[in-house]
Amino acid sequence: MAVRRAGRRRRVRRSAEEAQRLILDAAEKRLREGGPEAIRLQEIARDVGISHPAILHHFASRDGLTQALEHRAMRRLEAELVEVLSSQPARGETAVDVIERAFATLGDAGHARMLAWRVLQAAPAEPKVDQTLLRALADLLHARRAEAAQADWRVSPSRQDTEFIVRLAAAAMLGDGIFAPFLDASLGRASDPARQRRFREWFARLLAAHTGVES
Amino acid sequence: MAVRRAGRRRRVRRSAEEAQRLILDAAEKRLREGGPEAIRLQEIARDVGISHPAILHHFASRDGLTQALEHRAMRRLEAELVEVLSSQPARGETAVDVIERAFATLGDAGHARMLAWRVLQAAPAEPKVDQTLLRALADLLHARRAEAAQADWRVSPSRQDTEFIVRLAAAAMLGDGIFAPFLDASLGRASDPARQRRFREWFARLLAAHTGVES
DNA sequence: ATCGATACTGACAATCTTGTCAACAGAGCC
DNA sequence: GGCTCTGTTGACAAGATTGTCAGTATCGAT
Repeated sequence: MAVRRAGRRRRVRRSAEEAQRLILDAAEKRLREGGPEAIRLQEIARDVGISHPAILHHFASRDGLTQALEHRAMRRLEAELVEVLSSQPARGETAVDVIERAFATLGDAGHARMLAWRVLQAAPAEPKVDQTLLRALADLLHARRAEAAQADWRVSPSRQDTEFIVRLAAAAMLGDGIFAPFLDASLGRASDPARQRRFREWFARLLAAHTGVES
Repeated sequence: MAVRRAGRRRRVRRSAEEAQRLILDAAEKRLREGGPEAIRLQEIARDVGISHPAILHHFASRDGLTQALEHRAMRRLEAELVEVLSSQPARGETAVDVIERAFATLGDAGHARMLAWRVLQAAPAEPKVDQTLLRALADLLHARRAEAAQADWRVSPSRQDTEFIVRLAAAAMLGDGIFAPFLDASLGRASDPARQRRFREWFARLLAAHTGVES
């Protein structure tokens, strides 16, 4: 055993990947809880147990860190949503189940909060988002609605109607993900998970009923 | 005309009320555009055309300023919503119109953004909001639904159903107020006001249909 | 074992932020 | 005109935050 001075710990040296993951995790926690300005290098460094220049070593600047963070968050969200929404036909799930799972994905785990920080920080007029996730989703849903309508000898719904359904679902899920505790409080209700689940079920049924794609 | 040195303007002295209003207006603009951390005394002072200690004179501290700001914003929002929602029976408006106006109130003018900043900054578990605005609204709606159901010999809807309608409306309106540009972009659509209006109409009709209070 | 690459650190610098304070000045009042 | 009240200011203090830099320590390769 080498001679070691009293208060001095052995320096740990992680792989670059591992270190970056730890830093991003800590930064993400702070971002969720306090917003972009709560991302302070010294505090994150303390959370991880390193010195703050180590963060700058891995991400070049504070801005580099926030960009990496945003990037990772968006990729994760998209991956989770795609996984949830594309796994439907395989199993014997109802459309209601799928809607509920999408709701849970957006509301839980702070995805809605992360997205809100991102959108709120940009000026109101510049979305600068190049994703077409909802468009793909609308295409899928529209095709299925047309099918279902034909099978039942009903008139095929308009494309606008389908897009508005998707938009409503997204707005409601994101809005609920952010404001759920606030809304429950304003309704004079405790914000327990059971109530949250009932609301999601109710909304999923409402949406499914209007959509006309029942099972 | 008194002797005046070159670059030195005559010092303006406003009433305390007026000065505070100007300061709050400037702070609110910054809050909308960049979030709570964009409220920087020196910049706000520059916007108004005063020195930053003047702000501290009126609001004691930065925190005092943000509290005053929050207070004013919440009072304004509540006043506007109450006005919009309570003026309905007088004129010959349909429920759809009322829903649309509520939608516009929450979505436009940055109310949704302001509320989001407020809610996002608090930790997820502590709403600490004592308002019961939505509860009052739910009471009103529930009574009207019961009436309408009785008139048509239908079963009276459950209280939970009414509360969920209110909650959905609020979540969707707030979510849309924040994410509208993002959602439109993700759907591959330009975010023009006409489309926004069509979406609101569509949602208002959907809600009215489910609610069962038609005109 | 030793050697190179690089993750990491401590100390320091530069900048920005809120907040304090003494003094200044405009408005109403006598 | 003079007086008081208070809105307002410039200078300064204290602290926090990002970023730089030279040097150290650890791991993998040979």
